[in-house]
Amino acid sequence: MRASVPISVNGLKTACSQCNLVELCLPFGMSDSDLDQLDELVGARRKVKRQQNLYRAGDPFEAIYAIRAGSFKTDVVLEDGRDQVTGFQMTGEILGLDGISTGTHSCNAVALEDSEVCVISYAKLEELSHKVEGLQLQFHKVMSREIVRDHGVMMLLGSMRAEERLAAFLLNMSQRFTARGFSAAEFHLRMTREEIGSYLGLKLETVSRAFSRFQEEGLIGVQQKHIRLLDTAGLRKLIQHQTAGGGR
Amino acid sequence: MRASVPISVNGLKTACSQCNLVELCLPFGMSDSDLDQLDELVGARRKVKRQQNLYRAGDPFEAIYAIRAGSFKTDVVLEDGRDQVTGFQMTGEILGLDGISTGTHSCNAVALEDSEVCVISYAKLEELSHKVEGLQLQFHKVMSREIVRDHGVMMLLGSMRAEERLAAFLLNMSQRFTARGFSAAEFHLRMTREEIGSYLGLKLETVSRAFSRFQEEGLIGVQQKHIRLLDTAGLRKLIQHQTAGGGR
DNA sequence: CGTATCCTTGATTCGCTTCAACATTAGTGG
DNA sequence: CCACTAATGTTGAAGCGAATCAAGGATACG
Repeated sequence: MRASVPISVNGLKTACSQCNLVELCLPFGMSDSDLDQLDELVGARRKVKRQQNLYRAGDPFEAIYAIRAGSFKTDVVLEDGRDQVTGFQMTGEILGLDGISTGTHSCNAVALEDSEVCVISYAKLEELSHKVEGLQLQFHKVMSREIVRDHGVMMLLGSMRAEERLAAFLLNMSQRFTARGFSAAEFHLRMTREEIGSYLGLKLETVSRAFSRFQEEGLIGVQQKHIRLLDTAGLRKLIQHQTAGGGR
Repeated sequence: MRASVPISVNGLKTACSQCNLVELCLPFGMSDSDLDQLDELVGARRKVKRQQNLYRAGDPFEAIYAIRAGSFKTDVVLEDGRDQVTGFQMTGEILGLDGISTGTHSCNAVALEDSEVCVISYAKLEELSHKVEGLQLQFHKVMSREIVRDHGVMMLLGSMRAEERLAAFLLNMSQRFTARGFSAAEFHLRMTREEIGSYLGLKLETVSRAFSRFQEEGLIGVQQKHIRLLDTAGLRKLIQHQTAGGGR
C-alpha cells in the first residue's frame, strides 16, 4: 500500500510517518495510508531560537505549528501592558489555533529554549481534511482538547489558592513529561518563576515561596529550575483537600 | 439553484436557511446552496427548562448544540465539590465542543432560563464537513473563537482586580446583547451574583459590592438583575487604567 | 570573570474573603 | 389575595492570603 503511493521523500522535509512524536501530535490515530498523504501537508521546518517569537499577536494567520523539539509559551497582552501567559507547550503539541477565528493571531508564541516546529499550512490542512478520513477528526480533537485544557486553567485561576495552583501545575508538567518518555519525578522547567506566576495568576515571589514551602514539607526537591517530585500523592491531596471540608 | 434541490421542508424541523440567527451561528458565511445542505444536518430541536442540564460532565458526546432561544452556563466541577463557571452562552452560540476531545463531555451545561437548542449530530457534521465547502472552515472558526475567548477569561482571572473583572464582564455582555439586536445600555442578566462570581473568580459578596460601587460612581444603574450602563467609557477606562501607570 | 538575570526571603500593606445580619424578591399554598 | 418560606441580594466588620516593597544571594551567560 504505502509503496504504491509515489511520494518524494526529501531528506530535509519532515515526514510525519517517520516522526516519533506521532502519538502526541496531529497525525495520531490516522491510518498508514493517511499518514503518507499527511507527509505532503507538512511543508517546512522552522527553527526558533530561545526568546524569539514564533508569531506575534496581530500577525496574519497562515499556518499552525507542531513542536518538533523544544518548548514555547503563549501569552496575551492587554493595552495597558499587563500580560498573561495562557499556556506552555511541549513537543508534539500544536500552536497557532487561536489564529483561525479571525485570520489574525491573538497571542504571542515565544520559544523557551532553542526549538524547532513543523509548519502546517492551514489552507492545505483545510483542503486535505476534506479528503483524508482521519485528519479532520483528529484536528477537531486537538482543538477540543485545547478548549478543555483552558477550562482547567480557568478552574485553577478561579477557584484555587496559590499552593494548590502550583501543585496542579507541577503534576501537570510531570504527566506531560511522562507522556514524552521522560521521568515523571524529576524534570527541568524551562520557564522562569515569573512566567509560572503569570500563568498561575500569581506574583513570582508567591511562586518562589510556595516552592520553598513544598520543599520544607518534603513534597518536592527544588534546585532552581530542576524539580524532583518526592510525594506526588501529597501534592494531589493538597489540591483536593482545601481549607476545611465542603465546597468553596 | 435552491429550487432544484428537493428538500422536504418539514414545518417542525429547524431550517438553518430560515433562521434569523444565522449570522451568529455555525452557518455564518456559507453560500445558499451550502445552507440547503446544512438544513439536513440539524436534526431536532430540544427544549431545556430553567435549571435543567443540557448535558453533564461524563455524558457521552454525540452532538453539539446551537442555542435557538434562551441562555446557558457551563461549569466544571472538582472532586472536592468546588465548581467554576467557565462561560455563559447566548442565542446563536454553540455548546458541547468540549466533548469532541475525549468523546465524553467534560463540563455541565445548564439552562439559565427556559431555552431551546438545535441538536447537531457530530457524526453528521463530520460527514457533511467533508462535502460542504464552507462548513468546515466555519466550524473551525467557531472552535478557535472559543479558544480565544477562553484566553480572554484567563487574562481576566489572572491579571485583573475585582472591579476590572466585573467591568469587563458587563461590557462583554453589552456587546453580545448588541450583536443580537438588543439594547447595548440596558439588559437583564439571567445569572445570579454567585454565578457571576464563580465565572469571575470572586465571591458573590464581592460582586455585589462592586455593583454597588459602580452605581455610586454613576457608571451603571442596578436593580437586581436589571442593569443599565450609564458610562461605558468610564467602565472601559476602569479596565485599562490599573492602580498606577505601567505594567504589572 | 564580570554583569545581568533570576531566585529567595522578610516586613508590611491591601484587597478579597469570611462571617454575620438583614433586606428584598420570587415562588407556594392556604 | 395574602401569608409564608426559600432563594437571592446587600451591607458591615474582622481576618487572612497574596501583593508589594525591599534587600541580598545564586546562577547563567557573554
